[in-house]
Amino acid sequence: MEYEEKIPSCDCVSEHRDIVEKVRKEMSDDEIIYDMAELFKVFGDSTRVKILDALFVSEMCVCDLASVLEMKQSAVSHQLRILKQARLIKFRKEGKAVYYSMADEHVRKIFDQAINHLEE
Amino acid sequence: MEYEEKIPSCDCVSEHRDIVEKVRKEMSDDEIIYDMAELFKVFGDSTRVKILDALFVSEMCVCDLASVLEMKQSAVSHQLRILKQARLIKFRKEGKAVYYSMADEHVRKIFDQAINHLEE
DNA sequence: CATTCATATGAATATATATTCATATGTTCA
DNA sequence: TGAACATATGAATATATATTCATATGAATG
Repeated sequence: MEYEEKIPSCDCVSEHRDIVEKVRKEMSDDEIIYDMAELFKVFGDSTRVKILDALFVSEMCVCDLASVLEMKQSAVSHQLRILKQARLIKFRKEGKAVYYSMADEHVRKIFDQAINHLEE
Repeated sequence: MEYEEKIPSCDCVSEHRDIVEKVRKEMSDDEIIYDMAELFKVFGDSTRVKILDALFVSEMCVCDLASVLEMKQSAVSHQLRILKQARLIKFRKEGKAVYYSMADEHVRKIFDQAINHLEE
């Protein structure tokens, strides 16, 4: 015999069962939501936004990026690793130097939409 | 008499002065970069992404959202406040209940671009 | 092949923040 | 007006993460 399932986390009485069911069905999969949040987390740091913004202008080596951002080389390198893992930037090696640049046009588009929202 | 300014944070010798200067000039203002990072920080949490994703389907009261997300009412409420402050959601009051919904179409567009990147 | 230079990385620290609990606020209705 | 309900919020805790320091890796060069 089945009990009417009581969702433990909502103590409200006037829950709208139909709406809740509909939304549960139509929502994106948890994995997509998780991946999106992870991607936005990468954008959610001003150092990384600044790096991307700088790379829009020109490819650069780590040293130059550190100079532009006025930050320690190691701090920049740590952040570059995160951007690289998110496939937002790419790199090429030339002797001792490593030159980083934007991976594709998606970031530009995402940034533009963000600016649209901020300017509104 | 001016000294050649030594940027303290970059200890590299082979800095490319011209590139660094160019990038410094063409980069976005710090304030814009900061604001963008703050906005993305709001998107950078799976609970908040899930709330927005749910509100794409339908407006809902806090109670229903808590039910959909299987989270405590207070946790949802705290996150709603952050989304509200970022002007990503709006609300209307109806008796005791508060119904939340999407503020505009920007979020949809930003999410779509993010998905584009993830699917690539 | 030893040195120098550019970058990467591990550990430690400091800071930010998501959730929970307890409770406050505000609304409805008897 | 008092009881019940829906939401908001402050404080505390736990967790995540950005930066720094120290050092490792790896390439060029004399």
